Amino acid sequence: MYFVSGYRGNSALSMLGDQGECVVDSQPTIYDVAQRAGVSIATVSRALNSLSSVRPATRDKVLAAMRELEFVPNSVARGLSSGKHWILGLVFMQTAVDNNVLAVEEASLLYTDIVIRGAEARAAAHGYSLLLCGAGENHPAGMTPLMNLTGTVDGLIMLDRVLVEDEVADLSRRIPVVLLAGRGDSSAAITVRVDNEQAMRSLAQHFIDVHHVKRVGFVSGHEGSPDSVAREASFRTAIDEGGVTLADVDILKSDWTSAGGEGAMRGRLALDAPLPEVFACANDQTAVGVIYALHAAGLRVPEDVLVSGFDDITLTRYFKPPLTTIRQSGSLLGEVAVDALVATLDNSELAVRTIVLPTELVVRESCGCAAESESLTEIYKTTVTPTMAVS
Amino acid sequence: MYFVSGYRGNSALSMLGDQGECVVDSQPTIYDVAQRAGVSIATVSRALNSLSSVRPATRDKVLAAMRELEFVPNSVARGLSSGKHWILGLVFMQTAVDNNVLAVEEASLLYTDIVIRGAEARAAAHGYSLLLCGAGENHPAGMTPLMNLTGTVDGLIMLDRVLVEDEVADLSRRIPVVLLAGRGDSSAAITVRVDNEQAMRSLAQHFIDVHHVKRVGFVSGHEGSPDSVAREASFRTAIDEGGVTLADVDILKSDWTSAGGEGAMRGRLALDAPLPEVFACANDQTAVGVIYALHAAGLRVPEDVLVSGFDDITLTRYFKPPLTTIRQSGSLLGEVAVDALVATLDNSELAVRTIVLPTELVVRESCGCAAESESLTEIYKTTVTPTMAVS
DNA sequence: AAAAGTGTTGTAAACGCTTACTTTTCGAGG
DNA sequence: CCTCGAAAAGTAAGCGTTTACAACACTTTT
Repeated sequence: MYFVSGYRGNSALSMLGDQGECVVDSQPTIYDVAQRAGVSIATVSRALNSLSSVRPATRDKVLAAMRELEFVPNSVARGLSSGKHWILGLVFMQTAVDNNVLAVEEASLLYTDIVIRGAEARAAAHGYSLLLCGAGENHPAGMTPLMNLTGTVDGLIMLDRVLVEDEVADLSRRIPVVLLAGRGDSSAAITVRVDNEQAMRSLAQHFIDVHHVKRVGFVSGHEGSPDSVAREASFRTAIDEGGVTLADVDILKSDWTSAGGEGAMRGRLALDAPLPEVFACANDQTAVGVIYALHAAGLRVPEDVLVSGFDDITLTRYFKPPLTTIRQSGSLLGEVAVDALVATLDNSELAVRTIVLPTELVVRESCGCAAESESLTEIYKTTVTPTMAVS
Repeated sequence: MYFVSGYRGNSALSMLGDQGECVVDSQPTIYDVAQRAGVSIATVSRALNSLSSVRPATRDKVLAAMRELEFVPNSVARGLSSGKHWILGLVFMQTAVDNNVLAVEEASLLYTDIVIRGAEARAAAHGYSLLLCGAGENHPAGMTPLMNLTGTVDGLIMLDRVLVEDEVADLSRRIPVVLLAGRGDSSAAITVRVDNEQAMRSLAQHFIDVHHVKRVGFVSGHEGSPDSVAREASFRTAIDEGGVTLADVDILKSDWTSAGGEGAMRGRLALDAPLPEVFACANDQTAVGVIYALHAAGLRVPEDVLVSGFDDITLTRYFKPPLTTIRQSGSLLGEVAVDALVATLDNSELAVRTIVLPTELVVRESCGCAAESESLTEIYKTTVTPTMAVS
């Protein structure tokens, strides 16, 4: 039996006898547990972490005391002491429209959210929590809030074009950073993205080889978004190589949203220049808006114009016509990013700096291919294979 | 000029002269700043928080030192010391299908995510970050991980039926808790939800008064989900009062997803009992699946069967037929929850314990009403008024 | 039976900040 | 020029853990 020296204890709790409920908000600490179990705080800590040797009998005493006191270890104190927080940060773009936060209801929803969900699930599997941090266009993360997170999170995942290269470098000097769908490959951070090149190439080839198109169009995502830029560039390259026309007038600017796609197409239709035979859209939502505008103008898809999307979000499978698109797995993207980050945290060094995930062309009716009258409940069995190309 | 007693400093940094880059990972602390500025750490802290009186000249010295050292305050240490963390926790259900995490791509997506986005935006506005915590059905939050968050976050928002009443009470004894779309009104926590009763009543009345239906059906959300239960009950009540039939065979079980809705309707169609004139669905995704199944069976919407949804998610506005639905603002829900939580944190006491947000019937073609050929880009100007009914 | 392990447990010093309390500084009034 | 009081700055004690190091209690060895 030892006397606990330097006991500070929880005054209110210490005064509490064996009787009755305690409505005090201050929580018991390891000091309280130690006192109750008749051991030192070091032993309590060791029992808690089951690290080094604690005699079974002692451990049981401690565990019992913890249970009786409803002790919950303070994770912040643990974090301060150990430097490990078990929290990962995820920074994403929120393209607020007109300063109206309600605009989030559409803008870039789905894709980003799927990534977030995947990341959260994987983080949880590794024992981490996910801290969300939205970076508006108005205040592009500002650096300061991110820098402050530096002491809270163990690592950071950044979606899209949240920061410029220099800022990423600044940040990654403090904690590991993974760039997700970012602008090219940063020297300072690990990069995870999908294979936009291969995706757009297969799409272009499909249009050319199967549908024999001579003239194509493209509807972009949000200006400056790395994914949008990459998709447009890759599409153009593949189209050029195929000897097909992609005129400037047929490159429409949108913003990842259905409304944007609709607006862009309405604008294009107003031009009365002849339409291309197909519009490849930077994502599925945009394609939905584009088709809506075409329908509104009395044009049929795919009879008059072919349309394709990108992402293969679930809902558009239920559209008329079902959307031809590029399947990518947003959740896999999130999962891989977390895996990479956790690996860095563990090894402090990862073999690869860039991870490129595969995509898959999914042909449905909107490009004029035959209808498969599949039950969509079956679709869940097919998914992108998580095999990844590394470089 | 003072000598800093008890200086512990950052050894590596201290050794660093004025020259060159430093690749040491340990970051400067207020001790380093204090030394550099020739003041005590208390003064540094005061300058940092601009709380009490610091002479302008001194403040400038300190700020300059911070800048030179690229000092970033350690938020965890601040948290431990002050008890304030500037982090809010958000716990949500992730209905994983078949233990396959990829199933998140559809299940309950959108709605939950919109709430999350709204919460994040509002939290950021209040200066807080959002910590995400997914609770699977398999391990329903387990309590332990949530309890551990208790030391990290200042308050907790819980979506749906994440915990049972007792657990909520346990949790709220440690930190403030807000229940979002939860099961009834908890005595232990603040509750925020939408007015499902009013919503389903207005929907029922519309079907009865305008479309003169005699027999109706309902497609539920995930089993046990409070929102689904409330919607079904309210719909039944309103339907009963109107003297219209809601047969058991016309109450279909689904799970919030399009695939679920499709499957449920396929099952119903296989029964060859006569169909009701209308199916009210617990959310929009379900309605999309239901319509898909009806179409596949050669039935037309709304000519043969009327269908309605709930939520008014953006994409379904672009469907054929555009969906009649109940508009609720998920992001507003998230925002209000955060506001309530922050208010509790500030006042330590809030006037109301329950906040009920309004909904709005949005009539489109899927219930047989005339098509409005609106440009959907215009829709963004209309939103649910954030006036709230409190109780 | 003394010396040398081998486990267990205790002591106390971090971790980086806030803040109650104390001391010093500084300008005004006498 | 001195006194006094307010303002500014310093000292040190936490906040609740982890963990290096020390101390102790047994075995086992010689």
